[in-house]
Amino acid sequence: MIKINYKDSRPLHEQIEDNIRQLIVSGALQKEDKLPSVRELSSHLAINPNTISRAYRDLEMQGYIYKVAGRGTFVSEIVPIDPNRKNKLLNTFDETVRELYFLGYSDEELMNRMKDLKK
Amino acid sequence: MIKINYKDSRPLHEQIEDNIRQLIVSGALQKEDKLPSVRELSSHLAINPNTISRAYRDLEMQGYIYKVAGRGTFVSEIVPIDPNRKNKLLNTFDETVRELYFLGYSDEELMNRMKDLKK
DNA sequence: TAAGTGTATCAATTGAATTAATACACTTAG
DNA sequence: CTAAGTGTATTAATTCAATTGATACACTTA
Repeated sequence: MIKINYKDSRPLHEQIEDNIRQLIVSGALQKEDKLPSVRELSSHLAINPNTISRAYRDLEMQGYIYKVAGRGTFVSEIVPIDPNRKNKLLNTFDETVRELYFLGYSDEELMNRMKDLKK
Repeated sequence: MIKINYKDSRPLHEQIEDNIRQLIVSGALQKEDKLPSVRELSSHLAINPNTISRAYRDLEMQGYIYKVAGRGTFVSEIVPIDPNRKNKLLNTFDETVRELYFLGYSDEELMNRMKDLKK
């Protein structure tokens, strides 16, 4: 379910972080679902537990997941409101749309694509 | 016009690359405009010429700029069609929109934001 | 009590990014 | 022709975040 791409130049912890976040926002992971344990996922992906732990820590700071001592890590039941994350997202949205416009994409194309992503 | 952020974890050459690309797609830099020379920009930003050169090389591969031996670097007059760049953009668009939906943004909000970016 | 959870620590390694110095081939202005 | 300005290539060195490995701790649950 979670995959690592060693050709990708981004850090492993960041790939894992983005990977899990997408599983959440796409609905593949539901509220209160349990994430694989740090050791479980680390052995499955053949990477160090600390690297997984960092991804989980960052996702928790963003509000997407929460941890319970001794029990594990779970998908948050509330909508994350981390302002930094929100600003970063909106900035990415603006830059991406600007470039897509420049490349010739039309309003309709992008809007239809947006609608297809809804749900 | 081009700024470096040392708090940003991304490589300098990538920041410069993105920075210039946004100047182009936003219209701040027009077709056939001349970019600052490698040495000029490197001394202005106080970084190594090789780092600038790499950013220029990457932007050229994407089709946004072109170089003329002995004369300098200029904004391309044709629309870039690098498929890798395009795919990366569309993927970023999808992931960003999905997350914005998840955070509670509505169709209208995002569409209005899109329209504001047009032009 | 034993097994499973996330975490902390510290030392070590790895690899990309960046620097530094230099030289080359090209073009343009004088 | 000459000098200055263009991007590039090369090589060695440095820097720093990412990642690993080993280990131990505090917590929860069966």
